[in-house]
Amino acid sequence: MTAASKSDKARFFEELYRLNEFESDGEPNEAREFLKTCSKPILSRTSEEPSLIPPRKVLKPFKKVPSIQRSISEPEKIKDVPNATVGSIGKRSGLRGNPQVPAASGSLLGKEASSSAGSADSTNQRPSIEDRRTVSNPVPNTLVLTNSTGIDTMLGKKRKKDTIKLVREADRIFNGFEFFFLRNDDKSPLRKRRITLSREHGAIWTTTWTNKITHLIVDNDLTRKDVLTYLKLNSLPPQVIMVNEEYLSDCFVQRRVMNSLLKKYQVKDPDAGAAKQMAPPPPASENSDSSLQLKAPQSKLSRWGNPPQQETLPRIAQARPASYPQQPVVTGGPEALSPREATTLSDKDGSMVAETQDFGALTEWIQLAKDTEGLPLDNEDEDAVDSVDHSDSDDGGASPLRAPAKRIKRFAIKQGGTNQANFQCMTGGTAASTANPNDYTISVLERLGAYYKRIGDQWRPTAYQKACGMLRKQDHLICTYEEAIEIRTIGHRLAKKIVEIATTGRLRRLESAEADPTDAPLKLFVGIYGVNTTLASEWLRQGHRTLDDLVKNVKLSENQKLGIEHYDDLQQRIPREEVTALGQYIKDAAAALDPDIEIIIGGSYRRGAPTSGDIDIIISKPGTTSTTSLTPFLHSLITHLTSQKFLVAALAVPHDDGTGSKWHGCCVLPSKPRQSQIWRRIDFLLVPASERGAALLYFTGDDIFNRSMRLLANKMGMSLNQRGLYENVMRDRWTRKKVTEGRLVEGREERRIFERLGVPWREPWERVLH
DNA sequence: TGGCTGTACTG
DNA sequence: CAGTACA
DNA sequence: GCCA
Repeated sequence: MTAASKSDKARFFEELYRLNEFESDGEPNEAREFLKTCSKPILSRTSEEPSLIPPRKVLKPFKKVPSIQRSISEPEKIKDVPNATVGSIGKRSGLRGNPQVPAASGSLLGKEASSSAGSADSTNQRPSIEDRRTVSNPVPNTLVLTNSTGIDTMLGKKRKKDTIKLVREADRIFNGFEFFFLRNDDKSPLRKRRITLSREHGAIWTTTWTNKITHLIVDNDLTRKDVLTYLKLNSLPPQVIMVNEEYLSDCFVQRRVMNSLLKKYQVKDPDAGAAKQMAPPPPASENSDSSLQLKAPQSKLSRWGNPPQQETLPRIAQARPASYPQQPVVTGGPEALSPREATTLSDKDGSMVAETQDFGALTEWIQLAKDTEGLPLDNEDEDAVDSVDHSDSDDGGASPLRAPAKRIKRFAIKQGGTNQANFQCMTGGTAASTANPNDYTISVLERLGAYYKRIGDQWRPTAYQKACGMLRKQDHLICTYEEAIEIRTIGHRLAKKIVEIATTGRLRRLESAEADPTDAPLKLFVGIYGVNTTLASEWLRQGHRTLDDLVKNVKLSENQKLGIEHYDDLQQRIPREEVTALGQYIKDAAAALDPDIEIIIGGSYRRGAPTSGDIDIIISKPGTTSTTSLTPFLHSLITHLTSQKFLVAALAVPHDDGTGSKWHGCCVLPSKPRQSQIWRRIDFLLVPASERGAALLYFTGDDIFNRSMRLLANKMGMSLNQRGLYENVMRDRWTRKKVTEGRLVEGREERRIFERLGVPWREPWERVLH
């Protein structure tokens, strides 16, 4: 059955494409798509089709004189400025701290040149393994063990000399893991043996405490308390897994990564009952920051995960052929990674549940019972099909049901009259940092998706993201067309690409795309805050290629200038610890100003991500029902944080009609020496208590999850936005635009919004769909 | 073949 | 208003 | 890009 339907489907598409006379998914198609969707010049640069030039924009650059005399200022000075302008906070509503005023001179050129060189150079886009590994941000109290010869071993290059023989690839169950032992020396023969074995199985042995550490292996005679004391920490970073010696033994014996949360692996706790500690603060998830929990080894990711690359970096992969350019060549472990351990904790009742390892199980566990989205099996059951016809696509969702011809993909279960089973928000995603055998494939697809995005394609990027999200949920390497096409949101063309990537390690389409000489500068330009495809391609068409060109010849908005000045900083990902620190700084400041104010860190941080692109702060206060009532607070908070040199720039401030709700800008950690301060993007969202739930939902994301929820609401005749879930929304019959706000159904409680939509509750970290 | 989320700030 | 951004 |  599946075979038949599959080919049907394939044939269908082939015919369809033939009709469109766009057969291959090679370049021509892309060109067409590009022109069709945005009629922007990029690809036709040479021909200079006047008609393709966006009518309106064309002249703009000249409209206001390409002045630019202001060659921007020196970074160092800039950072001081805010202070000087502290008082002058507002441009519009008085909330804008407009720093970056200083216009020293062109020292920027120096910096700029370097950044353009670095980022623009297409050949230079592979983050190198070694550099990435260094900085990040080691925990302050670097702990160095005193009693060990092992240390010397580690600190010196000795590690290299001190060769160990790795076990065969398939058995390197600890690939990507970084172990910190306690006691961390190899004096004891037994411990030495464990360390050696760990390394032979792929682990990295570390003797200094860094944020790359994935596991903390504790001697059996030590307690949790001893550990914390030893490390001088109040609590263990959430991503670190702490286990006792038994854990290693079992892993070796069973040749697999064990579930670290099993009772027998817990380090004993003199006080309370065992376990805990890593357990997430229970229902606290509601309160933001505390939510994070799951963990998963992603040391690899962080290792070369933050270069000024861009969206693809977070989850670079491994596996696959070494030939591929971007492939990390570490231990050279092509094999699909051995399943990594992943843990998910549930705190609903305060109890802790964990799932180990295999993706299948993890996925399964995460999904609530009704999710059918299970696995590969094709049960053909679901014959009830027809009964549920209703269409609803979801983002990508296919109504599996669709009777006859294809009941191929997934089966769904109708729920309460609407068949929302195909909405991605119904199944949830995998933990952000969980390693997956398809990681390499995903990283390649993400790059191609990113390419389409910067080229102006509106839909392919979304399709690629969804596909990646689905791939990440699979428990094994998808390498055949049949397997791929079975997956929801993956169609003919993506399936072909997946096969190509999985079997050859390359994707010709991507190679040709990135080989385009205009791609590097395009990528460079869209990396600027405030610049997207339209502008970037226009600049490209005008012949600009470097940031320097832009600074000298193009009319830039204030935000864009700032985006260029701090290009490198803003391109960096933010380690979780720093987000925590930045958030704490804000909380302290807020509490001092108004003890009732509630500060919640949202975004990827709330989803448990090991690194974030920016910091999202929700500002709320019990009892409030309108944004307006919080505006004064925001004003004083901004003023205060600016005077503290925490906020260093404002990019977007709330409209002064009182309805404004967001403030966007940049901040740094004042406690750091100025030189090492990195500018970070920060967003504040004002949220009255009555809209807290909807805002939390919105600000937690991810993107795909939000769109899915909103689409579902829409299909159910409702409307969901950051303020609440509304019903009886009247939409224009033709434009489908909302005509009436509708009646508020729920805005206060996040959970109730899920309930109203019939979506099983998803913890923040289960909302990672791309 | 048409739809694919909904909103806020800038200039 | 188009462009950009936020999730 | 995928889907209905």
